[in-house]
Amino acid sequence: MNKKQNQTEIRKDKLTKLRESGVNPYPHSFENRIDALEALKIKDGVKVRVCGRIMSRRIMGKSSFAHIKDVSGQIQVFMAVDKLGRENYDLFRDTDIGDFIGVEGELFVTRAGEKTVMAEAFTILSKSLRPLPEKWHGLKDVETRYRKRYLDILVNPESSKILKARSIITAAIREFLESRRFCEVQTPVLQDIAGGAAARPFKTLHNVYNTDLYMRIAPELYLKRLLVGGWERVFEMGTNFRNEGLSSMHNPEFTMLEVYAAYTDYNFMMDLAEEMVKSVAGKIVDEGFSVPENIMGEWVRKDYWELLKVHTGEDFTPEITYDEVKKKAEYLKIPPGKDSIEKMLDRIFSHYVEEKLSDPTFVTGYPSSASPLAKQSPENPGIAERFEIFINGSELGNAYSEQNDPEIQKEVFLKQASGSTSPVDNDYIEALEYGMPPASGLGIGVDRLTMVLTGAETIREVLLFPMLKPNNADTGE
RNA sequence: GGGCCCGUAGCUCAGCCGGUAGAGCACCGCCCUUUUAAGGCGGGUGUCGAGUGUUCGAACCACUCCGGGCUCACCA
Repeated sequence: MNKKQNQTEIRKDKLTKLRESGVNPYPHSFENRIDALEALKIKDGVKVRVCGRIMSRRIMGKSSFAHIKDVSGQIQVFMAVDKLGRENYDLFRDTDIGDFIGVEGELFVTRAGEKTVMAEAFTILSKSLRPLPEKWHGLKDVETRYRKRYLDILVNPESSKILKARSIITAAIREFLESRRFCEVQTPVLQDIAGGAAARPFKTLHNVYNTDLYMRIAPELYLKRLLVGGWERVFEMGTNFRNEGLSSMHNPEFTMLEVYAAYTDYNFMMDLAEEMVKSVAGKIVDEGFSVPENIMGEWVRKDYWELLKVHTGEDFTPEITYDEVKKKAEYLKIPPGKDSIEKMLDRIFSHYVEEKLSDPTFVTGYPSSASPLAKQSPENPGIAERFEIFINGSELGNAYSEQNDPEIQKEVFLKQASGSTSPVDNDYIEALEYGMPPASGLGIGVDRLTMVLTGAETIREVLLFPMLKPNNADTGE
């Protein structure tokens, strides 16, 4: 074995040697195994079959210890030449950290007090060709953790824990909504008009139809078509795509939950959202996670204009004029540019108010002009029947009494279209003309909900494979 | 897109007022039958992110590029 070999080359040589000696380094299965956690609960002297990935090895001449890891945890195995025989023991000595093995033998407790499997037989289940990150410091390099998430979840328990919490959260959301008779659906991701939100879409091409298509920016307009069709309670949890910048709060593809309920208004959705998040948080706690305590407390309701007033010290009312807002924006050091009145208000709100909303808060009283798909308040047409949910200073959800008046909706769409390149979804207007029952709808950012419940500081920590720039120059070869 | 910071061995990191690189773990060889960050003896295995320039000489200085982080801007 020459000195210049790197670790992968050495492992590949071992693989070749295994094959030459008739050992299959990649067998098809390992039956009748129990997991490590289960094995640790069984009493001494009982024979068990366990399997997993070798995480550490301590070779001591004619006997050796190793820890193997499976989904449940780790268990120690003991390999001794007089139990295994010379040939098998040598085979074990040639294994590497990272290899998957299966072990059969009786349980015993070592001198140091650790329950251990005394191997009578062992099998290589999958040969590993690359060295794993270090056991003690783990894998810290952020870029590698995201690009090679499999290594991150293998060696960093905290990462694995947060991402597993996400699975519990999505399961809990489904359970909650199904228990209230909501029906889960899938609507198109590829759309010819990307509607339901204001964001730049990803564009793609369908070959056979030879037509441009867009990745959805929201499922909203399709879900409301289902209400037209008579389905009263629907929800969809799936990926939306927005062709915009990345930040600790934004990933170009993200998971959105949208819920619609016929014959209800946004007050219903306020209660539903609070109950749902608390229920999901409860599930997480049941699984051994801790969640911020303010989640379980009373969720407060606050008025948009009142919040602006309190946090800027300036007087804001729904009747405020464009010129007045512009003046205040300049005074508050928010450059107004060419923004519309609602855009300026939104920027002031984002800058001065959002970060202050740390306890769960329903913000109501949004201007109608900023809420094109929401119904107006009967008392004040300038105000939409809409709320947003803020927790820990970030926007978690958005809901409203859905606009179902086809003529008003069309007018709003036409007005929007005149100021941008976004086309009017006439097919949706037509659907509304057939009649959509009064309804409320709710959108919750599942990634952000996971962040809130797990305490993750960036959205990348709750995404298995967050978007990074393709790195073709260095693929690790 | 702007500003600041970062990229050195498989992993975690030192080295950076210029003299072709070092530690721990991992790995390789030898010893070792209850270890557990096993231990003992011996061994650095490297395109110092890439390229160009300055220089007798560059991991180190300059410029460009690639990738990442934070932040501002943008963002329903």
